[in-house]
Amino acid sequence: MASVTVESSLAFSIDRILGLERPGNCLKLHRPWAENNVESENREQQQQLNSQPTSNWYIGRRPRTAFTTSQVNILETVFQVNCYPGIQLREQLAERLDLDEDRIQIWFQNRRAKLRRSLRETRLTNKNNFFPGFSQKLYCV
Amino acid sequence: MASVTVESSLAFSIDRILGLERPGNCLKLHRPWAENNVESENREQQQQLNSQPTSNWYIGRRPRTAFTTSQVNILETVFQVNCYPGIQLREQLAERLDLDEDRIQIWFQNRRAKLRRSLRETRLTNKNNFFPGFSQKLYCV
DNA sequence: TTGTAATCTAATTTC
DNA sequence: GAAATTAGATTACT
Repeated sequence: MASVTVESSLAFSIDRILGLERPGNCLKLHRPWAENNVESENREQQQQLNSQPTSNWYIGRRPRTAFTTSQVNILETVFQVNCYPGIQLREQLAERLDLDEDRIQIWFQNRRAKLRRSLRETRLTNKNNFFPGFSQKLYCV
Repeated sequence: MASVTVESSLAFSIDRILGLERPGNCLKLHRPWAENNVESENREQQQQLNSQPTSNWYIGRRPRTAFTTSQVNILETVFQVNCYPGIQLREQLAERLDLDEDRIQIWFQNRRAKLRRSLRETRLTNKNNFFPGFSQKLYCV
């Protein structure tokens, strides 16, 4: 889990939100798409509405995980055989690689996206061909 | 992490995949969308292509998490204030509620989807009105 | 800059 | 009804 245990001056700490500390000051609600429903003629606000949460929202991101070469090697090997690993295989991988299971899940999601992207590009530039990397066989003998 | 440590006869155990055990038998590759790129005139196969992984894929799902009432209460309270919690708040919640951080993340994703859905429906049936549940105010005083 | 981890939405499956 | 998964698009960091 790599529990972070943050004691920082979080604007939205649970304690403040649950009222264990009296806020006393305003907490800005994070509902950009909900704001779409009040009549805000304000053009600046409108810009935030239909878009993804702006860069401010991403400050609270999980720190980027730096996979080691050997971890990626294992992941790639597994991916070659099964790019939709179920919970059991993901948990096995997590234990084996000393990673969280959800990091494994995200890795496979991104890896599939990458493969699909490359397949689309290959298809675009090479309409009538097989794509070389995957033409051999779909099923192991 | 609730590490599952499965020793079962997994078709796709890491050991088999990495070749620590000699497979000897076939491992079917899981690449439905990749199959789209080989000429498979087979109609049955075609059906699998553009769709989500078929029911077989869902066997390996993570078991459904049963949130307790008090866990949901806390989550709902936080959601009222911040429906896009960052990593720090999610980790705080995870520790406080004895849940994994990724379960918190998923809960918020589904909760936002539910809210958007209800907003859309309200908008459909009640075109010119504010939706009652959220018309009060967008920002805490 | 590029590649990719992380996040988001929307639709879907499953229980 | 909702937790889990997916595709796809995007953001942001190394």
